[in-house]
Amino acid sequence: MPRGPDKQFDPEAALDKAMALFWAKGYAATGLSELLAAMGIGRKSLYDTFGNKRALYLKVLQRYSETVAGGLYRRLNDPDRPALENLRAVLRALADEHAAAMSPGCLFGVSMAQFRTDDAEMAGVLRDHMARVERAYHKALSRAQAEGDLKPTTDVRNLARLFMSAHQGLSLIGRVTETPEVPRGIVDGALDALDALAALEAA
Amino acid sequence: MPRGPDKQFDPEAALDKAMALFWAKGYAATGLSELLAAMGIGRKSLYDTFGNKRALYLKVLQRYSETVAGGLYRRLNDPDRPALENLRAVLRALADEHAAAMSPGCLFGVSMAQFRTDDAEMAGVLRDHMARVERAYHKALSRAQAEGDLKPTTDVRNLARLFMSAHQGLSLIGRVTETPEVPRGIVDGALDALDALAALEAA
DNA sequence: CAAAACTTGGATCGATCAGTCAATGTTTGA
DNA sequence: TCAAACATTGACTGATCGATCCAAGTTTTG
Repeated sequence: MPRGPDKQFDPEAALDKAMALFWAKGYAATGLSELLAAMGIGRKSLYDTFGNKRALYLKVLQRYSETVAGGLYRRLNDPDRPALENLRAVLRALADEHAAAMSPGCLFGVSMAQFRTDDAEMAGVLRDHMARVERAYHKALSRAQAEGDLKPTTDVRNLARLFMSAHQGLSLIGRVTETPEVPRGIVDGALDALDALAALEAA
Repeated sequence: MPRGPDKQFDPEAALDKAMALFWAKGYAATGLSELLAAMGIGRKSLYDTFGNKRALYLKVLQRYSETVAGGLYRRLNDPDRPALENLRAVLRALADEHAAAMSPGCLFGVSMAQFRTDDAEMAGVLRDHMARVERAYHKALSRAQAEGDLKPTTDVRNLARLFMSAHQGLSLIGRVTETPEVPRGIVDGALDALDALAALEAA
C-alpha cells in the first residue's frame, strides 16, 4: 500500500500563527487569505488539515486552553510553596502581563465576546475553559484555607469565581489601557481583598 | 430657501435596532444588509445619517454609554441611601441581569474584544467608558468609606478598579453560562470581599 | 519502474461585503 | 406654481468572503 509524501509544514506551528492572528483581529475580521499567508500554507492544505475556518478556530482554542490554562493551574498550585503565596505571585504576574500597552488579553475572553450567545457548540467550549480556570483558582484558594491562611468560613468557591471574573475582566481591559495604572490597580485591589479575607482569620 | 421632507424614520430608534444586532453578533459579523433590514431604512439613508458602518457603531457605543453608564452611576450613587447599600444593591442586580441564560453582556465588553489593540480611536472610546464605570464605583466606595462603612486605610481606587474588572468579566462570562450559579457566585464573592473590608473596620 | 496514495498550489465558485450613485419622489419657500 | 432642497429607493461597483475542485507534483509500495 503506497503512501504519499508527508506534510510539508508543521501543523502546530501553523496553529500558532493562526492563533496570533485570531487573537489580534478577532474571528470574523480575520480573512482566510490572511490566515494562509501568515501560516505559510496553501488553501487546500488548510481545509484538508483543519477542516474549515471554524474548525481551525476550535483547534486554536483547544491548543490555547491546554497551554495557558495548564500553565495557570501549575503556577497556582505549585506544591512547593504556600497556596496563598502562589496566588499572590500569579496575580502579580497577571498585572505585569496586562500592564504592557496593547496587550492582546486572553483568547477565550475575546472569544466569549465574538460569538452569538445562541452558538451552543462554541459556548460549550468556552464554558469548559472557564470552568478549568475557576477550578485552578478554587484549588489554590481551598488549599490556602486548609493551610490556615484564609478565614475558614470564607466561601472559596465564590471567591474563585470572583477571581476568575476579575482575571477575565483584566485581560479585556488590558487591551485598551495605555498606562499600567489600571491593570495594576485591579490586581492590587484583588490582593487587598485577599489580605482582608486572610486578616479576618487573625482577629 | 426651500427645504426637503423630514426624515421618515426615528434615528434613535434605528440606533437601538442596530445596537441589538451589533450586541448579539459582533461588529464584523454583522452585515450591512442585516442592519438595514433590522433598522427598516434604506442604504442611502444609513450613509447620509450615520456616515458609514464604523461611524454607526461609534454612535451606538455613545448611546449605550450614556444610557448604561449613566444608569450605573445613578444607582451606585443614590444619595438617599448609604453608599455601601447602593453598592450591594447594584451588585445583586448585576447578578440577576447576567444570571439569565444567554445574557448578551455589556456592549463595551464585547467591543473591547473585537477591535485591534492598535485601533487607537476605538481604544480611546472604550477606555473613556471604562473610566466612567471606574469613577462610578470609586465615588460610591469613597462615600462608603467616608460614611464609616469601609476601613479607612482601604485603597478605594484599587477596589473600584477591581469591581470594574469583575463587573466586566461577569458580563462576558454571563454570555456563555447556562446556569445562574457562576454569575451569582461572582457577585457573592464580591459581596464577601466587601464585607471583609468592612468588618476590618470593626476590629 | 510503474502506479497508488498523498499533498500541494492555484484557478474558480457563488455569495456577500461595504460603499456609491443615478433616478425618483416629496415637501416647502419664493 | 414651480423649482430648489431634501430623503428614499434600489441597482450597481469592485473587492473579498469562505469553500471547492482540478491538475500536477512527490513519495513510497508492489
